[in-house]
Amino acid sequence: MVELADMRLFVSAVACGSLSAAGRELGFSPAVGSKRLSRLEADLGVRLLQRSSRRLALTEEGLIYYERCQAILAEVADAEAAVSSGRQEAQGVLRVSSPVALGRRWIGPALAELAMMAPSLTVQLTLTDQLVDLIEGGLDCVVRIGGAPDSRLIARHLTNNRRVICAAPAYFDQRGMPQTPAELAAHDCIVMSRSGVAHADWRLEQRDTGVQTTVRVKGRFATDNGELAHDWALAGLGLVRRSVLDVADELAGGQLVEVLPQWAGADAPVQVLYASRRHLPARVRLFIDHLAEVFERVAV
Amino acid sequence: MVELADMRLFVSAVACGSLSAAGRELGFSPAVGSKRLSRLEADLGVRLLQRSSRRLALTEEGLIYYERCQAILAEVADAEAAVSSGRQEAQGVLRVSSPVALGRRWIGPALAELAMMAPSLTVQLTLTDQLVDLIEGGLDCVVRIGGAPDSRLIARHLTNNRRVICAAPAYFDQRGMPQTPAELAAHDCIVMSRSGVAHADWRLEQRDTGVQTTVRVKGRFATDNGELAHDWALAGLGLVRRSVLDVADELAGGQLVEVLPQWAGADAPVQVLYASRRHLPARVRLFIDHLAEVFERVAV
DNA sequence: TGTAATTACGGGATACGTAAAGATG
DNA sequence: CATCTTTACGTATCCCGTAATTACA
Repeated sequence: MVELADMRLFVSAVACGSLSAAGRELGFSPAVGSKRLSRLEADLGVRLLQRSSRRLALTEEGLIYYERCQAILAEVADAEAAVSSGRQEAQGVLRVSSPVALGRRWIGPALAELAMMAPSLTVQLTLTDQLVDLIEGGLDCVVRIGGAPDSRLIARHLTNNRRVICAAPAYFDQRGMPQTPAELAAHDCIVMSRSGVAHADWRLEQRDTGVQTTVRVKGRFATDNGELAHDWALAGLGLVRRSVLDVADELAGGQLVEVLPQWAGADAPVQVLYASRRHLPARVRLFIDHLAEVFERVAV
Repeated sequence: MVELADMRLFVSAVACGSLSAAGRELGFSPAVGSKRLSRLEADLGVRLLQRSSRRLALTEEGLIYYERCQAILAEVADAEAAVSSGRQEAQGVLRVSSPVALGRRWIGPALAELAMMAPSLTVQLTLTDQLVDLIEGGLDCVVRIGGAPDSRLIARHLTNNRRVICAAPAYFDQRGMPQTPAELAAHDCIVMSRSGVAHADWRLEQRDTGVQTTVRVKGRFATDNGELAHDWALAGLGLVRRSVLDVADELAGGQLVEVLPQWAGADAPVQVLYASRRHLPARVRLFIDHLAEVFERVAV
């Protein structure tokens, strides 16, 4: 079977006018050149070079094959360059999947920033709260919240993303602000539930002491949609428990106010999953680094 | 360094949708496919295939490289076909050199016949009585008379081409026909000589007994040109010693008559030299075979 | 005489296959 | 449970380099 190494030697020999010189150029001993060429000729079943100890001359077939080989080797180098260039500069299409809310608020903007930094990069963000398969979806990476560890995939931790309990100032004007976890039971809490259950168990851990407690909360509003709960909370309809990333803007702008800041809600850790640490394209590496930087800035 | 074997495996894996299947197709164990692909990715510095134990998916770079590889492999096969097709049918340019007289009378017609048999064959015959270098001249083969053995080249014996002594009937009418070698000394012998020497030594061997004798001959005509000597003999100016191939037509037609047919002149063996027995193009092989057949027919 | 092509030969890197483990549908 | 990928490991092959030979300028 013809191999590129043989072609390289053949082309080099023609260019150098000598098998020995070709060997020197490619880092081989003279014997190797002779044997490589013999093998190539045997593979092709045709003599390529007439050789005396002083001169090389292309046969007619040799000339034809020489020109072909030059083209082939150039294309091999081209193909290599076309593919390897991605190592330096991010380019191509970066395909990412993330949960809907996280994607709209964080991943989308992060991708936009990345695209600004890498002019030849195209991004495609798929928003879904379903579990997606990275390989099947043809994705470069997947952002998940609190997902189970997945062997075969590399998970990079982005942020703890603790949950916070908060409400609109209008709510506190009406109902006051709870000072202890136990008081939550008496408040209007917006319940996130799937099956229409009207109550929820909120777990809290005291930051200083590590004391944990769970409060069963209820209220007049329940939904399975996080963003609707969010809207209700902004309307002053009750206390809501959301991950800090979901309410970072409102907390910063004062539309929502955190209660019990000494108590931390359970984490909803954010990870980005990707396939392999080896041969990571630049676009993926840059994206992950950028994500880490973004969530570092949030510094919850 | 990227090799074709790796490309073949990669392309096959994409086509089969499985490394193991590709291994089966190419005759490898499953482990080999895995290692080949890993090596290719390492060579390129890019991941080509996302793989789980159940599914393969091309990365963006993988898709690009896959298409390139398909093209490259096709071209490699093309180049091989372009060159190896010469093994079956004679084509291209057959370059031959031969001595002038032999070339005009025998090699030229033989080449013409060969060209009739192989429509896509072009022939180029160089006529010279100089020693020519096969490699330097870019020749496929060289026809020689009585040449010294040349290592590194393959020599195929075509005919013994014994020398014969002959003259025109008009000469015999005047001078009679010699019956023994010794009588030659008293005849007009056309002398082939380089430096103007007016005599020559003709060696003869009796066919039955193997007895050898040498006769010093002389005459009124001397030249260093074989064809001129030929012309003189046809004009009835004397006896000439020529190789049988040179006078075959005239002997057959009666323009010249051999003397002392029981005595054989020294051979001027005709050989065809070519570079290597391995990877002989069809045109060269066919030509050599045809030459052998032509001289077989002459059957001197 | 010096350089080049070729061959023989010995040692070592490499690439294969077998086998086993982990993963997946 | 069958199949696939991957790794470990022992082995055989192949391939390279050294050295010697022959050819050629």
